[in-house]
Amino acid sequence: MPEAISESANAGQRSTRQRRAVSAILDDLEAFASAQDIHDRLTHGGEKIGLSTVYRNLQSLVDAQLVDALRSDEGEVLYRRCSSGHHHHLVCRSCGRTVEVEGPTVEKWADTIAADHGFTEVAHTLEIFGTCASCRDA
Amino acid sequence: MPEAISESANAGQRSTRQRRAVSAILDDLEAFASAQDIHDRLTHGGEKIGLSTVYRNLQSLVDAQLVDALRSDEGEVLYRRCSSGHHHHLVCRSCGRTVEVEGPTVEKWADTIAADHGFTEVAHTLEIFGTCASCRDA
DNA sequence: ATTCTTCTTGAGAATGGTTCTCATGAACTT
DNA sequence: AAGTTCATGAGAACCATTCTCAAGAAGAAT
Repeated sequence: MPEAISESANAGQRSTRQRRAVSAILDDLEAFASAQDIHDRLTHGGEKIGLSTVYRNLQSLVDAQLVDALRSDEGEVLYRRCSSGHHHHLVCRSCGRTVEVEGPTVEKWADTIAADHGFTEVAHTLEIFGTCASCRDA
Repeated sequence: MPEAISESANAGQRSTRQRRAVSAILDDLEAFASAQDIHDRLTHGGEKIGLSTVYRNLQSLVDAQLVDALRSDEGEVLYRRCSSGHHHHLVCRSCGRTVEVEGPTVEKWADTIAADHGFTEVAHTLEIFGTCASCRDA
């Protein structure tokens, strides 16, 4: 009998060495990193893993909302494990170090503005970029 | 004698047919459009212009702050002529129609948050996406 | 007008991040 | 242990964007 369809985010997913490796390295990173960064770190750490696999696993973690993704100014997608719930990021332009921030006022403001103009299904993106204290001093 | 260096944003720029065409079509667009969209519209409108030229002219308009650029979810850069000054956008996901909005409270909030965490040279991106009234009814 | 200089153009190649293909390998089931 | 199905990876394909460089056009000087 086929396995019942699970409600969990891992439905139908297998636990592979590569998937564990991607997940593990995300735990070690406190900064946003690109897929290629992550692939480099893994291979330099002795892990055998293809670039496609890194992309696929990152994407599935994003789909499961276990990882946040954002786009750098240059258009690269950056990944980082984040706390659940809606939040924004304060990201260091130089080292990628990230602070999660919340802005209930901003959320309300965005929703109100959108409603005022007759927009529905509203979403917003908000990221703050700057240079963190240690990068400035360096 | 060489022309004195001008203070204007057009310093050293020549007025070409192609540059005028790109600028003109931006006046007609009230929605954000990609470089390729704009190129298509121009060529279908009978204008002879290369894609590289469209990219170059859009970029120079952005540098001169005469045009706003933002990145779509898919990573494409979208362009639109905007009012000067700092503002954000409420963009219809479906038709691209855009409303410029201001949020002084948000600006302050972002700067304060960043300063609290020791970040300098702070910038932020904020865009609101939704479905506009006419697209919802359609 | 003609010449001269310098900026601009455009066709195609190159780039670079990301996704796709598909044959092979590995997980889980029975 | 065998079978089924999902996952992997090497490389090709994709696609927006940028680069190259020879030919063309704008504006200045004459």
